[in-house]
Amino acid sequence: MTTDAGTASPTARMDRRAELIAAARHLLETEGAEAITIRRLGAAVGIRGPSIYKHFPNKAAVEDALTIIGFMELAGALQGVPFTFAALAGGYRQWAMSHPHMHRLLNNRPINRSQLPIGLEDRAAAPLVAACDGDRAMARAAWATIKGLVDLELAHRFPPDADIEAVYAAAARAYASPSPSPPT
Amino acid sequence: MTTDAGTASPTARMDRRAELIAAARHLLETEGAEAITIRRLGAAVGIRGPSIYKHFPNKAAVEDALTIIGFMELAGALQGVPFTFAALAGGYRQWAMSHPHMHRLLNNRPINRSQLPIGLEDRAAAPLVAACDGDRAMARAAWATIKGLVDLELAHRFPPDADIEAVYAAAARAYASPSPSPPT
DNA sequence: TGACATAGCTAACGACGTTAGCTAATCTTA
DNA sequence: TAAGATTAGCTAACGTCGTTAGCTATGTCA
Repeated sequence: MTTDAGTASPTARMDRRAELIAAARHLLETEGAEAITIRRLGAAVGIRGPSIYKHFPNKAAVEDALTIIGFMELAGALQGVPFTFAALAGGYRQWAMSHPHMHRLLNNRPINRSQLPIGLEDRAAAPLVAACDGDRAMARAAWATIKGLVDLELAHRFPPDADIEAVYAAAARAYASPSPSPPT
Repeated sequence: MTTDAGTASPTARMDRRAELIAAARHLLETEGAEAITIRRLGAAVGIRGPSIYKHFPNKAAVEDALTIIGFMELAGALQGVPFTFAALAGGYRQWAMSHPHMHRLLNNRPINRSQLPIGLEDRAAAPLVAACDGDRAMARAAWATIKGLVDLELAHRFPPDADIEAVYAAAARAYASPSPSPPT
């Protein structure tokens, strides 16, 4: 045997798991999601690729773990931001721009809702709902706008001469004074 | 030799190219982008995988060709739609929902701007710019919103109980009466 | 002490994109 | 018409990917 083996207390088990997630995260942030391969992941923590399957059922499970971390960090980054569309959009944008690969992981992959910590989704949505005076539909539209803006910027889809600050300002204007919701 | 070979007039060359693109398109629409593999693509037109490299430099080139078709069809689908946010968003949504895989191909891939037919991008943007009274920044924000809405719906990211129609209505409200642009 | 669980390992499978090199058919040219 | 050049197929192979099977050594526990 090369290193320690055997039963490996739950603690050790968690250590290796955490170590693998940390390694995956490093690969993601520095080289993007494509750099996360089973063999490279193993090499990063000093084991062979197939041994990873002792800790995760498959590669998607590793990415799911990363996804949860990403969502929680994103939520953390938005704590303390004023409940305004402009402020929330700016905060989200800032976080996404400093973690572009993580943002893509969070958004370009089918989400595994069942294993997200319960309440995480609501907690993430709360500030926008507050900014929209409790109008959940409006909050979801605003969410789509912010996500769309960041997606387009990250994918370099705005024309090279576009004034992106002005686009964010325009969005803020739109959401600052929407027509009042019609009576239902 | 199995079939015809030799010089193969430019016409025949184009035929095979078009045939391959059509096959790729069929695979995309019926099974998604992952179903487009070199070997399956070849099999679909009766040749072996590697022969595809006589017609395309690599797989990305096939996808690029599909992308161009997708953009043009999307532009076509929006022709005749009134220049309103609500109408344009509805038209875009309708098209995306009937071509979900194509929509993902258009949006989840780095775009190869250099080989898009020139003007296509502007032509696609024109209706939204008109709907926003010529305010290009506002038009781009609206674009981000529509794309974000469709992305979220296609990825099943709205909570299962969300009223998506209401979300579109809210977005339309936001863009229907934005605050006037501040004087510059 | 012996049974069991576990975390490593190697070897291998099938699928992927891609390259190298061959062959046969056609077009062009002398 | 004969020779040469182009071309569109082909097979075989490479390296990488995720994943599985099966072995082995270690540690815990009755």
